[in-house]
Parts: sequence; structure tokens; C-alpha cells
Amino acid sequence: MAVRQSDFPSSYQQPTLMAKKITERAKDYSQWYLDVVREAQLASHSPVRGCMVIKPNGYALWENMQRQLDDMFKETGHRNAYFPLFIPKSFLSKEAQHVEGFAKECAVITHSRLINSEDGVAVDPDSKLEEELIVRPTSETIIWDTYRDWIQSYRDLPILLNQWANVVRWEMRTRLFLRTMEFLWQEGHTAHATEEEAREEAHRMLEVYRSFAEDYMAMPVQTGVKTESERFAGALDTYCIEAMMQDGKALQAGTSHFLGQNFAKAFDVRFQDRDGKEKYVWATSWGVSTRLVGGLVMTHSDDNGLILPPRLAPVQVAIVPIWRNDDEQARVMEYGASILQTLKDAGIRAIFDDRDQYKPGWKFAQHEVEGTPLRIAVGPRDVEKGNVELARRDTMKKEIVSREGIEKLLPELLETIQADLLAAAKERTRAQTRSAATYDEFKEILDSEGGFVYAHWDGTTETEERIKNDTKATIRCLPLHPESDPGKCMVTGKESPYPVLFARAY
RNA sequence: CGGGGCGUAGCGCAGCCCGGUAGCGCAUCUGCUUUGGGAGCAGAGGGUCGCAGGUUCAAAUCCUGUCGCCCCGACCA
Repeated sequence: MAVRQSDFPSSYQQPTLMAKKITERAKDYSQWYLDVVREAQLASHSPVRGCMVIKPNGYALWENMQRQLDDMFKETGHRNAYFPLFIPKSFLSKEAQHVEGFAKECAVITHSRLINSEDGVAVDPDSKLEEELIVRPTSETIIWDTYRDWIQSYRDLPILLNQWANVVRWEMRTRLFLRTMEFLWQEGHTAHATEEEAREEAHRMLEVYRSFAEDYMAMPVQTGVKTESERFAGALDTYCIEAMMQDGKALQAGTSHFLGQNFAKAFDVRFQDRDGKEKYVWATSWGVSTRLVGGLVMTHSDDNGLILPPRLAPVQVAIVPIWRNDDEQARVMEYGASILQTLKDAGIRAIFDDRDQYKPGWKFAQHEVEGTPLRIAVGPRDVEKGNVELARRDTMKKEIVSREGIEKLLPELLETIQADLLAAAKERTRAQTRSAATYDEFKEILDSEGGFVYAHWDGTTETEERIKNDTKATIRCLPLHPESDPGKCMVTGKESPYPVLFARAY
């Protein structure tokens, strides 16, 4: 795994918050989530409605996600590029379903200037734009407008690009990380000569997301394909990864779209193929966002705060020194510093928390609430005996181990924690996944336990809509490679070839 | 957009019903003592009470308006 040495984050020098107050999960999950995000100092609400300030702790986590995902994109042949934040209004209207999907949530730029006024500044009415600009809700349109100029021949294909960017969707109801009006994400946009190749690409990137979620976030996911009503506006097929949160609600954690030739036709992107004929290009797009941070919080954390999987934790090990007097301090500091060096040399992201304005107990609590996977405490007794006290965040268990060999022990232990978190999340998700034979049973499960529910469905949008209205549950996805398991739709009794996955979702 | 809540010190809040010129905890600063699970004592600094009107001798408090944010429901990643 890619690891990086880390010095003490500068944010740690700043005053920290008052005594932590985290609502118990069982009491109010929604409030618990907000409390954890606040106490772990991941993000805070901004002065702007629905937007957030991502604080250093939260951003470091996002950076680790970015770094890993970016490596995975590069490994699958993609390069990064950057397209503008602003999109001419006319571009949005070129693909009919795409417009319909995003029209209701676009920020529109109408003027370019402010003037002085009695209350400070006002919009200068003389600066009205000839063509209004849309703040990108996603970049298909401007990218495909550009691809038209890049593609003439089959030799120009495929184009495999990704961009890291911010996007804006004017949401009515927001929640830190899970749904904000502005969010950070990556969006891949690829162009292919054949349908088969584009479909392969969409599946390849879905697999990248699945493995990232499980291998790095330790967040098990269900993969599948969306129904027509849940499909990305403008896509022929939307593939997704769906994760189950602790409270029994599903989270769409990533999507990969097979766009067919919709955007190629809308933006007139054609190429001359080997056979000399002119054809429209096939497309995909795929993305994950800072929403993943919210998913990570809700997958692993507990009533004591954040729990981070070691592979993504900005700080993997925090070393806390303990002493009583100057003499002890000198010895403990030297001991701790040497351990820090040992860990850094072993490629572990470690910090030595030698701030003397905080007592050890305070630091213990702080590193716990911030989710640091491992804590090492070193005091005079440890110096004398050549030991350290190791504490695991996930299990909250402590043990004394010899300082000798920690450069081997700790990397293994971090991987053990990573594996244990995934196993625990898998087991929880398994327990939260059920099947319902009848509509009554379906409702009963949703109201009592929540979670994923497999049930038969007749394949119509009408029935899907009715279920949503009755129960607030939606079809999260249809299996990618369904095994034949025929039954009757739990609502209409019509034929159903296989069960599909339902849940109430974020 | 409907329902609810909240704007008072950096953060979290009390005070408002019953008007009298602003307080508590944490944080910050100084000093001393402390340090194996969120330290103690003593002292200190810090606030246009969201904004604008109005009532009044007097408004954080009452009235009107306005702006903003958060939470719960209808759309979405």
C-alpha cells in the first residue's frame, strides 16, 4: 500500500474543542453522525447554506482516498485533465434527458460585476451576460463539446480521461459529506469506438470502485445496475456500488454509466472507422465524491467517535508520552522520538504527540475521537523495560508489547485492523440483508430492522413507484449477473425472473 | 416548498415569559503546582446580544419587518 510519512499536522497546534459530546448511535443516529463529524474535526457548516468547510482532518482523509483512486485510474490507463467550472447554458439543453435530470438543481451565473451601493455592493445590472453560464453539476456536456474537436478517426480512440473537480447541485436538503450543494469528486469521461468497449469500460470502473470501497475503505458494497427511474440522466445503464450503513439505510457510494451514443449524437461527435464509415462515438462516465467520507464514518465509527481503516487513516499510529518530572520527561521523549523514527522507517504514518499543554488522558481521548487506528503510550516504566503500551481504536483493547520488533509487528497489526474492520462490516451487512416473500413481510422488515431486502418485482416503473410511495424504499440495484430464481412480484403477483435489492437510502 | 428550532465572547449555552445597561462552561493569557485515561488553584483579557425599524426615561428582553443557519418531510450522488 502507498504510505507516506507524516509530520505532526499543524492543526494539532491549534486549540482543540471542549469536552466531547457525542450522542449515542442508538438514541439518534442522525445526530450521532453530525457529532462525530464535528468532534473528529472532519468538517463544519459554512456560512453558506448547504455547503461545508472541510477541515484538515477531513481533507487529509479525502486526499488519501484521492491518492489511491488516482493510482487505480492511472493503472487502468486513464490520464487527468481539467475542464471549466462554467458551462454555457445552451450546452445543458443538448441532451434531452440530461437537461431534465439536472435542470432543477443548477446554479446560474447571470452577471459579471458588482457596483458600490448603499449597503456595500450590488449586482451591476449593466453587466448582464449575453449567454448565461451554469456552474457544472457534472461535465458531460462541456467535455463532449470538446471531444468533438479531438476525435476524427478510430485512431483517436479511446479517450480515457478523468478530472478531479468540484461540482454544484442546488440541493434542497443537505447533510455534511452525504449531500452538500458543492462537493468534491472525480469524474471519468471516456470515448470509445465500439459499444462493447464502452460497456467494458463502465464495468471495469465499477470494479475499481468496488475494490477501492472494500480493500481501502473496508466498506463492503453491493454492485448492480440501476432501474430506469434511478438511472443517471442521459445514461443507457447506470452501474452502482451500494453500501449498507449501521442504521439500516443504504448509501449509493459510486456510479459508472454506460452512456451509449447519447452525448456523441447530442454533440455530434463522429469518427471514421476502419471500414471507412462514419460512426458516432460510444461513451462512459463514472464518479465518486466526498460522499465517501460520510460513508466511511457511518460504516465503522462508534459512540466514542471516528474509527478509520488504517489504509486511509491520515495518522495510523499516535505516540503519547507520559512523564512526571524533568528527568522522566527527558528519557521518555528520547524513547518516544526513537520509536517515531522506527515507525517512519517502517513506512508507517506516525506522529509523536509531544505537546506539553495537554495531559496524556486528554490526548488518549482526542486520538480516539479522531479515529487514529493505533495508539502507543510510553512512560518511564516502558522506557525501563523496553516496552510500549499498544491500544487499538477499533477494539479499544490495550496490551504491553516489547519495543523490539514493533517495526514488524505494527504493519501487520494495521493490516489486521484493516481486515477486521472489513470483516465486521461484512458481517453487519450480511445480518442487515434479508429476503421478503410478501409485501407485508417487506414492510415489516423495513419498519423493524431496515437494511437491504431482496424481493420480487414485476419490472415496471409503476410498481417501483408505488413501493417507494408506500414504504420510502427504492430499488437500489438489480443484480449484474442474475441467476434464474423466478417468483411473483410481491405487489402485483406478476412474473419476476429474480429478486432485486431494495432499501431505504440516503 | 411545508413543519419545527436557533441566531448573545473563539465554541457550546443561560438570561427573554415578568424591560433597569450582559452572565456561565470550555477555550485563551499570566503564575504556581501537576502529567500511566479528558488536571488543580489564583488572577486576567475578550461581546455592535443576526440586521433594520418601532414602543419606552430605559430594549438581549416587548412589537413589526427582514436576513441567515440547523433539524424533520416532498427532489437527488
